Amino acid sequence: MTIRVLIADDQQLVRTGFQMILDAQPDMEVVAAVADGADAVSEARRLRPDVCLLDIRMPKLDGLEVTRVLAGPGVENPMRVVIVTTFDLDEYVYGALRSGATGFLLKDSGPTLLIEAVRAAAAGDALVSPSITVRLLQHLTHPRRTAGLPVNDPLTDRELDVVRLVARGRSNQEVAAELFVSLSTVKTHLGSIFAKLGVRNRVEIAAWAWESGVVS
Amino acid sequence: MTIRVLIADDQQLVRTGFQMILDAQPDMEVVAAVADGADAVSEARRLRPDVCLLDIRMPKLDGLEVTRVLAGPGVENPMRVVIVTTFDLDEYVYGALRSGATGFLLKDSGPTLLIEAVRAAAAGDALVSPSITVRLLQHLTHPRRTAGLPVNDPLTDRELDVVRLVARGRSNQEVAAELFVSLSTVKTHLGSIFAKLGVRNRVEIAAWAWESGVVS
DNA sequence: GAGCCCATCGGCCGAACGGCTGATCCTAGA
DNA sequence: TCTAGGATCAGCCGTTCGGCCGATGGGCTC
Repeated sequence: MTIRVLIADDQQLVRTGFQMILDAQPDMEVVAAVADGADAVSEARRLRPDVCLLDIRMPKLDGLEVTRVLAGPGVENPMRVVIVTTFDLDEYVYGALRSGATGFLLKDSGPTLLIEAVRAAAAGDALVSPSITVRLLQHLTHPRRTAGLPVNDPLTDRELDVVRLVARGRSNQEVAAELFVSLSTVKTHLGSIFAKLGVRNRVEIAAWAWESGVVS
Repeated sequence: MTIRVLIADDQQLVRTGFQMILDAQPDMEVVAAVADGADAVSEARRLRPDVCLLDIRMPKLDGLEVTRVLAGPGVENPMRVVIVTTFDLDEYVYGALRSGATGFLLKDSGPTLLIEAVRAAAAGDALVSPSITVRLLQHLTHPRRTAGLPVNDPLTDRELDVVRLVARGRSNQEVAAELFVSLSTVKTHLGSIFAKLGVRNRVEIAAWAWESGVVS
């Protein structure tokens, strides 16, 4: 059973490099190699590869956005996604994992790691670059605030006030008037809420509020 | 039992005019007269008048926004609000009623009508300018699309696709990628959804989706 | 064939949103 | 007393949102 792989990277050389490495494996076949996020989505839809190898930096849609579309929460039949990037910034890592990625590789990893990551993803396992794994483990043993990761930190009463109003569709200006504070304050609270819930926008706050019963 | 009234209008002359008319009534008392929406909210909170007389055009927060804060859906102990305006544009009327107003008056109405509108509002009834009432009745007998009024018009399948994704917090760009269409198309669908559901922003779409069970 | 609805797309533009930095005030606790 | 966290606020800035205009093509109905 060959593993069918889609490659998405805006750099031609990287694409062909990956393709050659993977095609050299007897159990792998690259079924598509595209240069931007939009193509990645459409080709992945069309071909339904076993594993998608996505670069983070891409035109139109970046790798994380593509991941959310293909494997994010709420997607049916989510696909296996491995994120490959030059940078190991924490935000990328946590963002990728939250978006639904099953693997995270640095481009300075050896070809062996790339192959193993694809194989792991195809099997439903996850392979993350060792240098990154270290930090993930640190995070587990010494949990601390990290960009993009939902923090198990309860919302304050005031933040809940903001959540309730936002979930009802109020604008920041209206929330400010309703809570009797300035626009700046509302935005500050919103920033804290984003960080604590690990969400990206006010609609996700609303969804969380409805799901958790904060509003009904 | 005197009816305590708050007046909010950015024009000094209008404020004092209204105040004199109402104060001349034995059963009425103007407890505040403010010049902008923010003051209207804070004074209404502080004094809890029986009726708020709000102009639509006001600095900081307009009359409809103030209405939503004081009497909108989801507000506890909603206050009685009468909207007063120079213009009888349909959008204003429907917007005011949707925002929670219990009355709608034109500034060219006679003082008698103003007094009766306040009295009606205090009693929980609604008085709308006769010239506007005509159109409201027309709308009941010959329902047709009108700006700002929720239309009992089912969403199309495609629009529901957009709703489901938006309710999960996806951006327009992500919805476009996920549905395999352009950003423009998503925005067009969103416009239709806004009109059909009678909502103002994507968070209200999300709230509707959760309430109606379109997502869960 | 004419009319209508739906889905699709593009461009323009102002308003709203969200990120970021940095600041003050107050209270509770070490 | 010093510290930490919460609530408040201000400004800057780039992105997204939403409104508004118009346009095309397909399918259905009268």
